[in-house]
Amino acid sequence: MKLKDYLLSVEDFPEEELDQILSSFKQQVLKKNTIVAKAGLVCNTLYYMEKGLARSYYNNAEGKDITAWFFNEGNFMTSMESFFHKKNSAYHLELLEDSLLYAISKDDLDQLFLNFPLMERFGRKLVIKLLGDMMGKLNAIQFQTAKERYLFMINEYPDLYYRVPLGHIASYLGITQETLSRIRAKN
Amino acid sequence: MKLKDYLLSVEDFPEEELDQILSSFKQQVLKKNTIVAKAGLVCNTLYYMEKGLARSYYNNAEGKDITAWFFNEGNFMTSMESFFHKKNSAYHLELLEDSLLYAISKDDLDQLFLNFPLMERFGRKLVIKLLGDMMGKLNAIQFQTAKERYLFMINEYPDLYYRVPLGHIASYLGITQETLSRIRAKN
DNA sequence: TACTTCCTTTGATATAGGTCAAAAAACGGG
DNA sequence: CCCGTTTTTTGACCTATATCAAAGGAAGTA
Repeated sequence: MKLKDYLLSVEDFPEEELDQILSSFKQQVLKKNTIVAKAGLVCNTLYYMEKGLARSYYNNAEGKDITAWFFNEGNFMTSMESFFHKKNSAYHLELLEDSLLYAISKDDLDQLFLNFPLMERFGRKLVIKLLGDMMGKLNAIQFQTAKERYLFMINEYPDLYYRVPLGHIASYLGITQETLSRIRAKN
Repeated sequence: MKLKDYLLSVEDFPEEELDQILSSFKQQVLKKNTIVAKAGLVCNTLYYMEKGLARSYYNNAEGKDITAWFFNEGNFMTSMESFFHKKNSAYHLELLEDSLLYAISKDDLDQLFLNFPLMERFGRKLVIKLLGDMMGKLNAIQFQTAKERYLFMINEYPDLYYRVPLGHIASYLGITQETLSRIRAKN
């Protein structure tokens, strides 16, 4: 979904306002494997992913690569804690496919919030959506078995399953790659 | 913290606006064990907890009582998914102590959002805070051992530990009461 | 103070999922 | 199309935590 359509699907922005908002975003065409945000630095950019796929990940105490979240077409992407609170990011953001992104800086976004009450409302609704996604995952992780989580995952992101390495999905689900492989073998 | 002070700590509301906002909240003095929202119904109320303690919980497939979240002094409480999306609540909200609450209906809150841009901003920031809390817990649950989660918990909510039954804390942490008891015994 | 109910601890045993290791399969650049 | 690299599968074994059961403590009420 195009950014313009996404915005309009949430709030009924007047034409002129919409144009101003859209012009604050900068188009970026980037290759697979590009790191668009680095752990340890403040992530000052919010991305809309029009096409492509990405993940946030970090290396845990034992040095293992842990995928925290996936971002696919039609979603906003950033390192949330870092972006919202100007803290150093705990995560890297890495493109898993060639992607088409629209980027806006935090300063420009705040400017939009100041100028357009509808944008402020859009922002609130967007965060509520993120909160819902987060709660869904929290629930899945906390109270379901590895197999149930796997089923939850392929239900939520059916295509994603074929687009990313198994290991990323496993760590996202909080299980090992071996366990995920075995679960899959039994279906 | 009083509701008024909380509001002012986030946004610099003008006096008159603040009064109008505050008058949309209704004070409620309620006893321990009161259920302020029932699973299966839409939760149309947002509560500010000035004093007291509560939890959200549900009964899982095996009929076990699972605590999903705690709400203590100086926090907003509701069944989020239900409140934001008018869906039936998956959770009960139960007071764990005699409490002093300030309640506002979703309709009244939406009215405040329409009337006061600063309130809209407050709403966005509040949701961002909730999102941060949620991510902290998700992280703890997903990648830490039972013991680490326990330590995370007593760090985040030191007093709470002495105010609620062990079983509630255990299910909140995604472990059994017995395991939590054993962890505690070894410290 | 005793009775009832609720809460916490302790013990014995079972199991889901982790770890380590190596083979097999799939992928990608030249 | 081939070779090195990455990804996935399979096997053997281990550990953290669950489950089941029962005893001990604490707390509220009459």
